[in-house]
Amino acid sequence: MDALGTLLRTHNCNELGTDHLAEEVVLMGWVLRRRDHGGVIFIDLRDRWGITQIVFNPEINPEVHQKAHQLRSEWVLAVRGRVEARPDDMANPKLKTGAIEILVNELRILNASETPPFPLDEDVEVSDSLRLQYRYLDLRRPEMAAKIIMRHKAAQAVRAYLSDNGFLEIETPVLTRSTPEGARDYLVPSRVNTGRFYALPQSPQLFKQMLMIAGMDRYFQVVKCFRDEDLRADRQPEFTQIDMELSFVHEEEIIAITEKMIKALFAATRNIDLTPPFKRMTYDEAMRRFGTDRPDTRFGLELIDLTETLRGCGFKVFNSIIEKGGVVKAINAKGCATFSRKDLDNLTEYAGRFGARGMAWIKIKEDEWQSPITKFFSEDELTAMGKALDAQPGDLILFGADSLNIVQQVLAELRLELAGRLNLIDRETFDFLWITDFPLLEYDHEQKRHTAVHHPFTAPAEDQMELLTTEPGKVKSRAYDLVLNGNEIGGGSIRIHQRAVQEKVLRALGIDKQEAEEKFGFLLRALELGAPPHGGIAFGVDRLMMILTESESIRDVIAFPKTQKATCPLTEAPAPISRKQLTELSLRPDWKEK
RNA sequence: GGGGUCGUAGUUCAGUUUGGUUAGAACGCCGGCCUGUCACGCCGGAGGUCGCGAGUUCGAGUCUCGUCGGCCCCGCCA
Repeated sequence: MDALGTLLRTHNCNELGTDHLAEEVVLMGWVLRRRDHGGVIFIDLRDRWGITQIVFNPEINPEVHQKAHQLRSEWVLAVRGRVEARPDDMANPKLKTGAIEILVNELRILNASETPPFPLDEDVEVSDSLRLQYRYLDLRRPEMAAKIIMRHKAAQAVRAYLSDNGFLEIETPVLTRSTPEGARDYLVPSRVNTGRFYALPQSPQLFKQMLMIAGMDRYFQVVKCFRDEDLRADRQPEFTQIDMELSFVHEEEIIAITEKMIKALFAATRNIDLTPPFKRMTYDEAMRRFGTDRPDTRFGLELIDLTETLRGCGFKVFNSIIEKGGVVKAINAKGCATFSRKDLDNLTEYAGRFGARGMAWIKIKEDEWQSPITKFFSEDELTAMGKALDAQPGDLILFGADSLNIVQQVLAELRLELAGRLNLIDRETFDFLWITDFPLLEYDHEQKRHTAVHHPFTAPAEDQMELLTTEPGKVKSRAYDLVLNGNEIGGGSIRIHQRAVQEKVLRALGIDKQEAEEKFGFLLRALELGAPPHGGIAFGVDRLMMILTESESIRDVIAFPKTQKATCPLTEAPAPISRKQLTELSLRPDWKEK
């Protein structure tokens, strides 16, 4: 092993070319691959920036060549040598530095390495647990490094854009208080205050509102948020938001500013020139046409409502559902009449996952409508259906019949599944869509009360204040979501800035005056001390980066992510703690010690 | 809380359907040869708690039950 000493790196492994011929350079990095011919030895040296081929030639320098025989994967090297053009026809067009190589005359071995537990130089699929256990190796792989680098560029573009537009980056507490509503909190016991707990923030929502009341006017933060809920491919318990709040604004200003921010972010990361304004759709229209509040509008297969067409129809199953207040909707899968019985069974099973109790279908053939259910319908009913669905020979009609919620969910998922199978999605497109006019509240049948669709601080539509006490479920809010390719990547709202309005909304949520005072007293007090009109938005950085890097999982764009069981295989967190630590916190758990 | 799927050499996988001699392949690793490769090539070799634990059986990688872990999904995620 050699010391680094005072040796200085002159270039990285991605910048040398024919402009540097005959220069003496010093490179440092890791051995990616070695090709030892017995005589000449080639090493691909890798760093964060790229790969450069270094050469050991026994005729030029026998001692260094001898030393190079021992080099193995992931050894850490410093080399001094001359930049040489590669011999004719020996250039490697796959490498940016492929026109040159470094003829080494000094080799310092800075560190050896055990054989890595998985290969870093190939596209071999390695299990997630192994990758995460050795995340520092996983991140050396160029494709992973590229994702981390792109994430940095995104954060830098956002900071630059927002700073240039009058926003202040202000930190908010990580140790804060648990609030009702929303997700399960991560809790932190207080040592100094026995029996009391901090909560990690689900978002800095109330703090950014406090900053508006403090006159900061425009705030942003790239901030970690925490929600103790189960994980998914696009969901981690700790995640990062670009969090923003502005004073003296309405929806249009926030939308315009964030569109420009997203434009700057896409230019900086992917060199993609977006052209705002983005499309918009109301919540009601999205639910009606696509069955979801985050529709992927890169393809059709829209939901067609047949409830009125089929009211009183001869098919008992549909008719009784309609009579009980349910709905019948359908998707026309263009050209899918060729689906086999097996395909259809498969789709039915898929639909079952989302609560469908079955799935009726009709194949539109040239001479007949082929289906187990056509016989139940009159000629007029079939004609009316065909017209509503624009059914042409070769089409396949898939029905959802149940309560509105189930039909919407089932058909929305079926629509996505079909688009995937039929390859209808253009992967090159970035399809942005604002969803507006969300309902303020929704009824929770389990809790038997209304809950906030966005959060309890979202302002109701200005002209619907009266409805709040009479028909709270019908009130629209001033919330908006930004959807990208069917993923919710951001959401926000104009907030309530007057105490009376906030009290009214809390009451509609079933929070009485005393509880409101206990949990939100500081907010209510602040609202009566000169709170300006304000609103904001937050973007999910992880999901956005997942789309930008075309990753399958959110874990690929997080340097140190959690497994689906919310553990970290690298550090083995969460871990047991000592009895002493528990005692200091005055915690006396009743679980059994090992 | 629930459903699905996977777990075999360092890695990726075959073998499990139908239980049966010494559990295979590729890559990697180790040794030898090799002066223009770039996924270098050629020759040879080592390498296994078939996730773990019970059970059935004359006999279990293979069947049963339990358990642990990875991943995907439902619920959950204002």
